[in-house]
Amino acid sequence: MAGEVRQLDDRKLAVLRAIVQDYVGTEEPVGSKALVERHNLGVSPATVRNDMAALEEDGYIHQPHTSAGRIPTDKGYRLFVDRLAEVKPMSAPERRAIRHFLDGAVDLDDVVARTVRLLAQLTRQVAVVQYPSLSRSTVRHIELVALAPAKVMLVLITNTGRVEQRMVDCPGAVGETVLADLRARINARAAGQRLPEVPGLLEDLPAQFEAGDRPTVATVLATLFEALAEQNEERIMLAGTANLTRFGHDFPLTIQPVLEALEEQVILLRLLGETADAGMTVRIGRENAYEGLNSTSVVSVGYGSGDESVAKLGVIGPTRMDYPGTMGAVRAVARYVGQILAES
Amino acid sequence: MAGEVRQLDDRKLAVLRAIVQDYVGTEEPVGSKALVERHNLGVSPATVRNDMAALEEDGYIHQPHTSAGRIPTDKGYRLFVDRLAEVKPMSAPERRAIRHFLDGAVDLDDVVARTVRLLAQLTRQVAVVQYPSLSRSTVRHIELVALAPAKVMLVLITNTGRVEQRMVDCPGAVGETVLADLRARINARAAGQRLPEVPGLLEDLPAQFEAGDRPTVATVLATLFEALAEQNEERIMLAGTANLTRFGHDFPLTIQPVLEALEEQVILLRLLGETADAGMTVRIGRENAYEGLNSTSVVSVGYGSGDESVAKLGVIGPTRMDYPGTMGAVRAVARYVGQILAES
DNA sequence: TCCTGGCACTCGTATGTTCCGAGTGCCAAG
DNA sequence: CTTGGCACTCGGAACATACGAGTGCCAGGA
Repeated sequence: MAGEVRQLDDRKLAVLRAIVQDYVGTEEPVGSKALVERHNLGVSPATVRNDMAALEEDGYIHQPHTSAGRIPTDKGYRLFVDRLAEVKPMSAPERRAIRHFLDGAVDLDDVVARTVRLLAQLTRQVAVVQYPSLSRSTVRHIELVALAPAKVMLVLITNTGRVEQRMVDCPGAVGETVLADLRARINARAAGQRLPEVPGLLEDLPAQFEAGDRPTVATVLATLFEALAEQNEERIMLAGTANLTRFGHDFPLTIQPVLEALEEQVILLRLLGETADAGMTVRIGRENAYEGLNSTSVVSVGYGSGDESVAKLGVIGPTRMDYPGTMGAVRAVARYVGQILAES
Repeated sequence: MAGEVRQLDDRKLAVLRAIVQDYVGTEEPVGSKALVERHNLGVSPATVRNDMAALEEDGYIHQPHTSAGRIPTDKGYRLFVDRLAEVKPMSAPERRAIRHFLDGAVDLDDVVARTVRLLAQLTRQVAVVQYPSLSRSTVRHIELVALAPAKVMLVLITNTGRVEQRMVDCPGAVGETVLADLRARINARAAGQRLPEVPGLLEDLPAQFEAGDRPTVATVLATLFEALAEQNEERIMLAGTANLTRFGHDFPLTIQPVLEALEEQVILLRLLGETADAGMTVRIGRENAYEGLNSTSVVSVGYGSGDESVAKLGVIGPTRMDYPGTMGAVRAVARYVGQILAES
C-alpha cells in the first residue's frame, strides 16, 4: 500500500521462486543462508538478504517474527503462480494410470466417484467434483411411466448420463394412450435440446390434447419444467478429507472451518461457481470469498464432454501447496474425465 | 484378568455412574473430592477412594497417572451402558422439531440427507445413514425404455422410493412390441415381490419369446438380475465431520484414522452391518473391529418403513460421549424416518 | 465390619530462568 | 552493486522450582 510498486528484477523474482519452493517443501520459514545453499543463485547470503528486504517491503513475503526466516504471503504465491511457475505436466506413467483408473467406471456416479478419489490421491489434498450440471446438458430421453391410475413417474435422461426422476400426482386417471401420445410428442421436440430451452418448446402442448386431458398434461409438464429448472440439485462429491490432518501445526483452528465449509454443498458450489469457464482458476488464501477458507487455496477448472465445460472440479489445500504439481494433476484429470464423458 | 470378579455393591455402581457422568461433562479425570461434592453420595471422599480402588482393580476405571483422577475404561462404559444408564427420551419439543424437519423432505435422497444432518446436529457428532438397502425392499415397478435401436434403459423402482437405472446394450435391434411385452410380463410377476426373489420368478421368461428375441430378453434380464444382486451399491451418507474437532486434546492422532475410515464406504457399511437387526447396538472403543475407530464409540440401530428394518443408521463419537442422550436421539430419529418411509 | 478424618507422598503442570543459535539489518570495503 | 563482518534480536529448548490435586494408608470411631 504505502511503498512504490517497483519493478522487480530477475534475481528478486528468482529469490521469491526459491523461497516459495523451499517453504512448500520444508514447511518452515526459509532464511538467506539456506537459500543460497540449496539453489545456486550465484550470489552471497547478504545479497539475498537485501533482495528479501525489498520483497518484504513490497508485501510478497513476510517474517513471522524478527529472528526467523521468510514465508510467502498470499500476494507472493499469487506472483509465483502467475509468473514464476509452469504447470507441471503429468508423467507418461501417471497419465496412463489416470486413464486406466477412470476407464473402469460403469456409470456416471462411478465416474464422479473415481474422479474425486483419484484427484485426492494424486494431490494428497481434498478433492471436489461437481456432477455435470443439468443446465448445460441436453435431453437424451424423457420417459413417462404409469405407476398407478393417477400416478406417473417422470424420468429425465441427459446426454451426460445423468438421470432425474419425479413422481407426478395427476388430477385424474391417465389413459395409457394419452400417456404414450404425450411421451412421443415430448421426445420428438425435446430430444437433443439443451435443458433450459425445453420449456419453451413444449409450452403449447396442452392445447394439442382434448380438453379433458389438458389438466393432466399440464401437471406433467409443470413437474418436468420444475425438474429442468432445479439447479439446486447440483450435486458435489468430496474425497480426501483425511489429508486435512497434514495441514499444519496450528491444527484444530484451521481445520474446523474447513470441515464445516466442506459439509455445506452450497459453499462448495459457490466456490466452484467462481471458476472461470475456460482455463484454470487458482484462488489463494484471502482471495476466497468464504472466510473459513482464508488460509487455503483452491485450484479449480471446468471439464466437459466436448469442447465445452459442463461442470467443475478442483482441489482444496493449504496456501502452502505445490502449485505446479497440483495444477498439473487437476488439469490432467479434468481432461480425461472429459474424454470419458464424451465416449459414453 | 488377574483379579477375582467380585460382585459390585450398589454404592460402587453409583460411584462408577457418577464418574462416567462427570467425566463426560468435564472431559477431565475426576477425583474423589469433586465426586462427593457434585453428587450427594452420602459418604466421605475417603470411602469413595476405597470404592475407586476396587473399581480400578476390576478394570472399570483407570488412572492416567499417579496423582490424577480416574477416567472410565471401555469396560467401565460398557457396564454403564448395560446397567447404569437409561436411554434418555427426547423432549416433546425436540420430537416435534425432528418430525417437522423430516416432513419437509421431497424424495428419498432428501430424506436421507435430512436425516443425517439432523442426527449430526442433535448429537453433535458424526452421523451415518445407510440408504434403504435393495435386498430388503420390494419392486414397485420396472421400466424399459428404448433409447436407440439396440440400447435399452432399465429403471428399477422400489417401494422405498429408491431408483436404480442401467443401460443395456442388446445383441440386436429390439422391437417396440417385444419390449412392451417383456415389460408387461416382468411387471406382472415381479411387482410387489422382494428383490432377491425376483430372479427366480423370471428365469423362464426367455422361453416364452420367439427364438429370435431370446438373446435380447436374456441380456435384459441378466442386467436386471445384476442390478438386483448388486449389494455393493449400498450407499451411505455422512454428516457432522466438523464435530470431530471437538474430539480431544491429542487431536491429529485420533482424528486422522477416523477421517480415513469415514471415507471408506466399505468400512462404514461393515460397521453398520454389525448392528443387530432389532434394538440398538453400542460398540465401545476396542469393541469396534476396525482399528482406526478404537477410541470411538458407535451407536447404531436399524430403521425401516414398517415393523421391519431395511437399513441402519448411527452415530460415531468419542468413547467419552453422552450415551443416554445419544441413544435417545438415534432411537428417535430412526423411529421418525421409519414413519416417513412408511407414509411415502 | 465399615466409614471417616488425618497425613505423608507422588507427580503432572504451570511458571520462571537461562541459554543458544538462526536469522537479521547495517556498514564499510572491494 | 556485491560482499564479508558484526552486533543485535528473539523464539524455543532445556532446566529448575513451586504448587496443588489427588492418592493410599492408617488408626480411631460408629
